Amino acid sequence: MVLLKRLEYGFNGYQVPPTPRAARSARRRCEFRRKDYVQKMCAFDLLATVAGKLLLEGECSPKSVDTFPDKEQPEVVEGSVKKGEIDDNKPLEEKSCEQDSCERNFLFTEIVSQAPNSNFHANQLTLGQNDACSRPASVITSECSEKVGSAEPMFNDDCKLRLGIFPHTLDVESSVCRLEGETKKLIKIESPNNRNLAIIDRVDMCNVGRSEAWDRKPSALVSSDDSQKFPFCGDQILCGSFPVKQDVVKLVTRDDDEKSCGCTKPSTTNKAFRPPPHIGDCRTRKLLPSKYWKPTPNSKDKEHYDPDAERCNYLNRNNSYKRQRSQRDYPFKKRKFFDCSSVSNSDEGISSDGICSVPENGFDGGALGSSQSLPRGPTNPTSLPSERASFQSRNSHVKLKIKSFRVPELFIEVPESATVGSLKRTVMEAVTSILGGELRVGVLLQGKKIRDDNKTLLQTGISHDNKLDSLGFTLEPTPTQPPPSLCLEDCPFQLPCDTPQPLARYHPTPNVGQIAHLQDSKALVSVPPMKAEALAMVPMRKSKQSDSAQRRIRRPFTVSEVEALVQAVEKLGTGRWRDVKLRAFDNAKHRTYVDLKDKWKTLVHTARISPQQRRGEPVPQELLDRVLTAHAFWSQQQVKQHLKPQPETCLLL
DNA sequence: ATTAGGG
DNA sequence: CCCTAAT
Repeated sequence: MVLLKRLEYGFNGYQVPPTPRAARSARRRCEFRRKDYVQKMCAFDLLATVAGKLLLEGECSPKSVDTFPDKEQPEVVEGSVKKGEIDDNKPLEEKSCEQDSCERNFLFTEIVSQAPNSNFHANQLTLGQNDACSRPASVITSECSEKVGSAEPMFNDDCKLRLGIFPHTLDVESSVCRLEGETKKLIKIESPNNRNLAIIDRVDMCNVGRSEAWDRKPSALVSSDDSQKFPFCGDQILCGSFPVKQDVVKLVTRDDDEKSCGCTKPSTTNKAFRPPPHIGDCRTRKLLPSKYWKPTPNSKDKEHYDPDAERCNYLNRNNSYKRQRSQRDYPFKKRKFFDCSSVSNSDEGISSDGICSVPENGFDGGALGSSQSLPRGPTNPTSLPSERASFQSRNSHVKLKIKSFRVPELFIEVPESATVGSLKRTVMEAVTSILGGELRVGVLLQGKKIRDDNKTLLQTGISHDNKLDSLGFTLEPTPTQPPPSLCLEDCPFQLPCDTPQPLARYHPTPNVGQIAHLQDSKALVSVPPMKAEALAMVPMRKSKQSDSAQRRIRRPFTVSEVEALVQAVEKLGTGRWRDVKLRAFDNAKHRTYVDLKDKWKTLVHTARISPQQRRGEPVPQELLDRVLTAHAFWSQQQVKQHLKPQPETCLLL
């Protein structure tokens, strides 16, 4: 029997933290230039950029066009998210607590993700408090991505959210929030730059049953507060992609980090999208861009973690560790096994499924520039073609929001004898082959592709007084790719862990034409989040040969991680990082032994400097003392070993 | 694959 | 965190 699965795989279930400040340092910028990072934005980046950016700017709420008769509507469990909140076709005002949020100066973001076929449950998490230094954080997760074998566990096992017990500061970057019940707890979310704390005031979340995971699509974002919605539903946009249902993840955050500047700094990019400011409300509403989202598998938390698989991944790959790490942690690094993969006929790509326009309100100067309400860092791309085009008009501005993009229909064909793991990898490869290649943006107006890039929007018919409900964007594979090679059988391969591995293949729908080879699945077991930096690099260059890696997201060590590290080093010494890793961080995929070594280095440094000079989340002095003690001890041991290795040998003899 | 160390 | 040389 052939397993035929359709995959609707959105892009914005991927989370990326705000750009670390360090990344904006001169050194980092220099590095970016040097390494041509611009070239390396891949499809995920672009997807996130397009949707995340536009969403971030938008304040309107695109209605869902994802209601399809061929799929059941998700069943909402009683006591969970209200139906109205899940019904994406309802006006947002009805389904959100926007008014409350407004009164409390909360930012409100609603995240909509694809729902499985049926039986998905929703839990609601209400969080009450704020804190003076909060900022919006990307949040929450759903348990889907891992189900297609795609995601590495982007979470710290210690940070599990459940039943109101929330012992730790939650590192959003590295946490999975498993909502196992209702809770009303304050969640602090450690922002990636480790300086600002985010408070999630409310989270609504849908859990997806395992059986539905295959059909699950990661979250997309929609904004929450706009009364003017012009859902785009052009046929051209939808063809090649399948309807999907949606579940809803809601997040309410407050952004105190921005509040002081929200009404004082000159508004630039985002202003055009912002609603007129409320009197007395200095905070700006803002949407969490999809780049803040990442796959958040839950299958590797303490209850489901499979150490064998992990160990297999970690130890048994034939590739060098460096490459392994690159491919696992650096999602968009060029992967050589895609070299012969994925071509598509040029006109069908990933379609936007939620575009709305906002008529000009006249409250904005319309200048494009840095956006203060964006997360700090080079995360405010302003060169997105569609967006840029939207703002070229001097007097009238066309405001667009692209809610999400869909991946074209994908068919997976796997022998019955295939392992689940290989199936996951196959799906992941298929997805990656589509999203991992370079893409370009296409513009569709009333179903017709606009190919003349030099036309103005006005000339094209995209004007602010149009409803623009016939405007769509597509993400198309660049036509520079080699012709599709269908001979999957010609490239047999061995999967690293599951042996023997049956050959797997997949092919997209004919009108999409995305084919990918299965040459090497090693790097496909995970799709790390996109980097925020990538969002600043919207333009992609033609070069497909960029070989440098995307920098990993910054994931500061939590105190508990430091504790574990210190304890392990105390026991094992400073020269056995692999053992330290296996001992204390075996479950933390994102912590390599190099990371641990580096962290130890910085810990030693931190312990030696004055507390005033330290940055980031404070490490308890007790830990730092232990660091110094252990470091001194093991350094001494090393010296001893180095000075008199012979006597010991003699003794042994 | 690991370790060590500079950046 | 990245990058690399040296194991």
